[in-house]
Amino acid sequence: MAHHDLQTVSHECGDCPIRHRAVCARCESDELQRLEQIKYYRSYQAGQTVIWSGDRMDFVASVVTGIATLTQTMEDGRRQMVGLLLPSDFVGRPGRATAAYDVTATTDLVMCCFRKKPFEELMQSTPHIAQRLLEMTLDELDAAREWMLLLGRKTAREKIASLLAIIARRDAHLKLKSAKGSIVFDLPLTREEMADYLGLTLETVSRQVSALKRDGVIELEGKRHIIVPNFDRLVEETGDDSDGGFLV
Amino acid sequence: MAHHDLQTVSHECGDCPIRHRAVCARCESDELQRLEQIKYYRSYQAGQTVIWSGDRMDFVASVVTGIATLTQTMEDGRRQMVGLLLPSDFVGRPGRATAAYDVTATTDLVMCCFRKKPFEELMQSTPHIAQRLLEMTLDELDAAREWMLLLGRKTAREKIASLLAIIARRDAHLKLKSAKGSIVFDLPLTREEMADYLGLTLETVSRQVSALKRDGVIELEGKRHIIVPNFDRLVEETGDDSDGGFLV
DNA sequence: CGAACTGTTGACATTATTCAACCTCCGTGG
DNA sequence: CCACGGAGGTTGAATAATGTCAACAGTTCG
Repeated sequence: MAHHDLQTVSHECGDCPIRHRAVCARCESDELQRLEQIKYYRSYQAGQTVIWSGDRMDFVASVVTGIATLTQTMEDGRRQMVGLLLPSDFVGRPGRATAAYDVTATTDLVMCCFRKKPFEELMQSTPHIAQRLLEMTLDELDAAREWMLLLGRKTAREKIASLLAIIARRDAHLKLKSAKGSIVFDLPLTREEMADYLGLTLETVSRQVSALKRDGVIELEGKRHIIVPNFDRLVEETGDDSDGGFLV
Repeated sequence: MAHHDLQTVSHECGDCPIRHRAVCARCESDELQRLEQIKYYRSYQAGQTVIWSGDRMDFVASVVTGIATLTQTMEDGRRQMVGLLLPSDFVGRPGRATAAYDVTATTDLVMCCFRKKPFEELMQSTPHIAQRLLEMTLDELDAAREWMLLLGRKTAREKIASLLAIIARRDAHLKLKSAKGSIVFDLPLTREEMADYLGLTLETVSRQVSALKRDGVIELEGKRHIIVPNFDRLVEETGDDSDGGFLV
């Protein structure tokens, strides 16, 4: 399980783990210096709320380590997760005063924050930041639309398989392994969080995970440690055409 | 029903109907001139496909008049609409060679197109375009996330009410009326298209429209002409908290 | 006139939800 | 040290919601 703290995270942008993927990815060294002047780190424990929807938000940030979620809640309590924030993902919206979603740390979380005002000014003068942000936002839009297909049209079983495949792919990517053959990873989400992401109830999630296990698509060690003996088999269960180019 | 053709659409950017909302909204007159040099119009009849997912796409475009849809299709034919393109909305993605979704004209459609290469170059040198595109993409991302809540957590009845409320709001906005009290508008979508948008079957759509009619939330004149005697009542049926700030 | 398209409705099947019981693990306070 | 409670998870039975299949009605367009 990821267990980073401030000590293990360099404060030098130069060797930041998300240097090449985050909103600062395209910055030249002089631009990076200006960012470095306004940045600061914040860390949160697993389970902590980062921001509540509707709250005033005076910063934007990049996830450095850990995982956070974006969720929307209806008056009667129905919840839908609308984003999973992984290292390098961007939080907040330039030009908006309040948060549109609840942001919650699901693992211990470190974020690289920028006060909104200076960041917005920097965006004006530094096209590389705006360019990268546009690129990232377009990617997120694609991911959101992929998720719309899942929510609108996939069966519970396909939804679970899709989520597992996405996490497996991302995990393989982080470990610099290819998403092929046998894969092993830890689920960063509880059954309830999975349900909130997939538009299901936690009971249905539990049942379908059990079903995939019963059918040999996955193996479980404890509740969170997943073994995928054959990744292609898992992908077949997602309903996507084989190559399925999800959110990396 | 909207029935525009090229004759009725000015070719002067200056009095273009989407001048103040489209990707060119922030451009100064000199920037506009450069855009004007590379732009050209295309029109499509209702029902025509603009682009197929996976096709090479050598242009980006703004919807000038009419309505188009963005849909994704699974191998076995399940379809999910992932976007509704209204006048001023942007089509295509700078930096991507092929279309990610099927784009279809649901009404007669006029688009203002830019060849991708020159547009991308212009984006580099014209921060106002990139800025506006970022803003629009962020708005679309919010709309997509709002839609994820609908797809994942709303009942069929709430889905229908939400769709009607969105169309009613947008329509009131176009006609410069306020979305209050009694509203009248035409549905731009067939029952099947509504189903594809809402993640339902067309039968369920038909049944729930009938139910809303039976309960006096809406009245029908023919199949497409909708009368909403009390907009607040409709909004109550959406499950959203009263102000619900959807996609404009 | 007939075919094709759009829409409605009914009967029935399926899927996922709801409600409830129960299990394991873990930390804490008596 | 262990009993207790809570959090996370599983499973079963009943139920509600939506999908499927099918018949049919109204329009439009050759």
